[in-house]
Amino acid sequence: MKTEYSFFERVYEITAKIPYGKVTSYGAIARYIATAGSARMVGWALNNCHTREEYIPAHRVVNRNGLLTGKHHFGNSTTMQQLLENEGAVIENDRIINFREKFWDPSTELD
DNA sequence: ATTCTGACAGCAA
DNA sequence: TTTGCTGCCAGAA
Repeated sequence: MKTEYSFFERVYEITAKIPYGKVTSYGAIARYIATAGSARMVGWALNNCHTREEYIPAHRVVNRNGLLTGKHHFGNSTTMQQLLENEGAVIENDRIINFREKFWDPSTELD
């Protein structure tokens, strides 16, 4: 079956559903949309997230290591970290220490 | 149609 | 624990 909505739309939809103070990984999102393995595409989608009219909390999406890989895409490299810390995340060396604690799996939580 | 790229994930050392 | 290499899918040129 063909995807009614673009791959990007799915990513935006899920990303927008991430609860405050929670974070998830690209793979988790990719897995939820039944396209596990295309985690890289998730990043590509978020790259175009700024084209969306709605606000996308992309700062809550990090890689499975909890590393803020996309911080550079927020204009300033510190923006993403600031936002996450503002939500209670403990970041050290661009890496979320309590990532496991803040992790939010859409396929499990959202279902 | 073919080729390149990407904000990754998984596994090995 | 970190670092490095490989495989992956979907979209853009």
